[in-house]
Amino acid sequence: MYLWVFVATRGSTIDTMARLSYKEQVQRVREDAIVEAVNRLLASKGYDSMTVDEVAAEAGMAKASVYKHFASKEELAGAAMVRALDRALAFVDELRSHPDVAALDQLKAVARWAMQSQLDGEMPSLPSQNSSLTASLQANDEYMDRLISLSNKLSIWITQAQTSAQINASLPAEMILYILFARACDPVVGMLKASGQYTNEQILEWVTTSTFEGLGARPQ
Amino acid sequence: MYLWVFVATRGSTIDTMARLSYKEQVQRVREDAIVEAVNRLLASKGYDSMTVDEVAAEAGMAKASVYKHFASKEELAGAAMVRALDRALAFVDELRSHPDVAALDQLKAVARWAMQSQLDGEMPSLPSQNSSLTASLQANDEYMDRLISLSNKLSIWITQAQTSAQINASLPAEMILYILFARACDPVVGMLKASGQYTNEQILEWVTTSTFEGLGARPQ
DNA sequence: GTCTATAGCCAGATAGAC
DNA sequence: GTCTATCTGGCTATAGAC
Repeated sequence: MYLWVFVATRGSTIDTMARLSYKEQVQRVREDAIVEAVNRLLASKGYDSMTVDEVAAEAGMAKASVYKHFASKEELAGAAMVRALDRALAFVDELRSHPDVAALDQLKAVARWAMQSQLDGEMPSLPSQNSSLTASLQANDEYMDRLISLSNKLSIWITQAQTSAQINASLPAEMILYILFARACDPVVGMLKASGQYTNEQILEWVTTSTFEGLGARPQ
Repeated sequence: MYLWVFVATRGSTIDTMARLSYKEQVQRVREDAIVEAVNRLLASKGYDSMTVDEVAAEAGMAKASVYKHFASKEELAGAAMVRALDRALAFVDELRSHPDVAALDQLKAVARWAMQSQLDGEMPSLPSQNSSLTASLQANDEYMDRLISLSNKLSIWITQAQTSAQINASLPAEMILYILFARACDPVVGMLKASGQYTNEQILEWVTTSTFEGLGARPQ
């Protein structure tokens, strides 16, 4: 938007550019609408139940238009995951700008943020058992680069927390990472929310506690 | 099989019974084959990716024969879950015959058993987001009775463990129950197994530890 | 690029002979 | 009850007009 206004203040040769930029802007807005529709649908009903017809309806366009932007349903899922990973990376980078915070607390903040996203219906989750989809994602460089980048950044904190005895060092660091990813789409959050008895804040607090402190009572 | 041999030793009136019983036995064997095929397929590829054609092939019969025993794909899933719940109830009842064991240790044993089942490819899991399937299960009395029975039995231990300060009493008992069910199909188990670096025993130990003791290092 | 209309396919479910 | 063969509906993906 800002870019479009800037370019549009120029002359006639530039009119072509402005028109192009305008079209590009429209394209981008429509792609955003698609990806956000996919994100919501993945969060609410899951990949298999989501249809491209629903995506088109939710994004306010015809199905064929969706396919002009994305070649397949799997690419739609990939685009939504890329955007979700970007949100996660932005949050992590914000945390990294506060290097004084203990590594364990950074990890807790990430877990909390992920579960908050899930409560807000903004955390897409994909079936880990769909092999075709998994293969498509693993061939998606935009997706893999972000996934590896996020994993690396989290692994730094995990290693720090383990060497400083904030996190159980007898657990493999790889497993800590898996658990953090798994808790981001933990069905327990949804079940507690569905029960309707608890506030979001209670749910966040309890799930974070059970993840980092466990179910067992801690010795005083 | 044993019953068939017993009945078959009788006379001619009984021959009819024997023939009926034989047929009934055959029916039961075939239904068993179906349900176990569904169980394996649910554990390996999930409900949405599982096709009734695969079920029939795995059970060694034609698809139409599967539909003579079960009216729909959803009923197939229900039958597999009923059988899984029966296995869980049998294990829990065995544990209950040792009332001297602390409630917390009983719960740990159940969690460990569930994850062992998952490692063995015997723990079916269903998509919690498929509303049609959820509705079908909630209308399935055989399923609901067992689910409630299992929940009740686990809840007794949960309450005991909380009142005796073995489990964090500030967490809702309902949530402890949800976490136990969720860990039974925790994707972390499958990810660790897929990495190929760890033994089943290590995986069981680590996941149990992280569930009950948490990720954080415990004060010595 | 956007739309309407449709092709193509696959999977759940059934018909009908045996 | 079991089978082969088929129906049916819905979903991914595309053709073709504008």
